[in-house]
Amino acid sequence: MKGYNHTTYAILGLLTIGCHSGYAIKQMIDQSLNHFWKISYGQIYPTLKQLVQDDLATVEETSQEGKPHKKEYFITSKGEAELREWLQSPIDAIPVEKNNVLLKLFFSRHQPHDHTIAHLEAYKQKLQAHYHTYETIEQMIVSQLHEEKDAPYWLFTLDYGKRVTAAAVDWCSDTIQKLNDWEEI
Amino acid sequence: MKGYNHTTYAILGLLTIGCHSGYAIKQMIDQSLNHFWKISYGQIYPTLKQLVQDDLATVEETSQEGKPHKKEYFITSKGEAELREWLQSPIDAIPVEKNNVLLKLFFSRHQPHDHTIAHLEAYKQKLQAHYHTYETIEQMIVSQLHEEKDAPYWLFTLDYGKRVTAAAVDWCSDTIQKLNDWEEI
DNA sequence: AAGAACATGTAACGAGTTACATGATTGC
DNA sequence: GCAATCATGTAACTCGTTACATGTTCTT
Repeated sequence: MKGYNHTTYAILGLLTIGCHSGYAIKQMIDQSLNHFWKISYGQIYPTLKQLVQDDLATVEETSQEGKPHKKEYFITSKGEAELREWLQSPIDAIPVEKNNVLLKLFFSRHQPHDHTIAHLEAYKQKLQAHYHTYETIEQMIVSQLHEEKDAPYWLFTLDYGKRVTAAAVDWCSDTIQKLNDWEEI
Repeated sequence: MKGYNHTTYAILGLLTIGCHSGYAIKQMIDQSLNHFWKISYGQIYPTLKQLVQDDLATVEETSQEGKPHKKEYFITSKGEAELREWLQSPIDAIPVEKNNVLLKLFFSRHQPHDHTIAHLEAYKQKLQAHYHTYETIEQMIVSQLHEEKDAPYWLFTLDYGKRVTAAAVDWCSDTIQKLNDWEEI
């Protein structure tokens, strides 16, 4: 009912898929949500605190006899209701993806062609590395986590990452080619 | 030499392509850089002030005899050098594009299929609208601005927008189909 | 006369990152 | 013993948006 930001919902959601500590949440984000979301510890810990305060999660602290300081969080039914409400709420306008490669390209008249081409080559390589990461994660899910109820949804998001990245890679290749042809004239 | 952020360079760059006021910069961004960059007035005006302070731009103020309050900015040679230095500096790591549609999809096990499908349909429509906008701008550039020296670079960035958007649209269609098939089982 | 577009600017707020601080456990 | 990994947390800072304030000019 209150209106949290998307990051808060992301954390709430992660509590439902086996992540029960700030550290586990961070790991999951870095490994699996990496292509469409990221969160730093500076957000995670204060948000978890907030969730407990607002009764959307509970916390169990392990701190007996010199044992390591550890906290386990669990979503409450109020938290689940909040999550479902967010899930069904309409999607926002597509946010602008700030792309500094395109920003530089936009102004690249002020620069020799070979510099521009070098940037595009570098960008292409980074994109290819991303693509490869998606494939690796995909294979891991298919081979090891196919029992997991959430797995089909995870594969959908990976498919998105792969397709969009592949399109960007193709664009790089074609644009590099165009710049090379242009130079020869 | 100082190290400005990308937004500052965007504004500096726009000064070189015929935008000489805060208002003109805002318009250009909303019309042409819209698919990979956006800036609000809350950033533009303070940044222009900073550029003048740092000698990267000059300002000419029109404020005689009840005339409208207007300022014209021009890049200095120091500004041009700074812009070129930024252009040739290596590109950063690809930033994570936060996508709240994918974020919801990731947790959509907690939601009936038809809700998920509805979100994807809505997303697809928004993407198609974007695609159409890119086409319109592209045709405008080809027909009216082909003399413009920067035009080829603008077309490259538009091509990127079109390709990536088309890939996302295809993904939407296919994912909706998969969800429909899944439901029938 | 009215409303849209032109035009500039600031203050408060919210989101998110980075750097720092701390300490336990595990594997080599 | 040492390094990597596990584990939690905060404060300062940067970035960017939103809401507000103000006034002009053009079009109908």
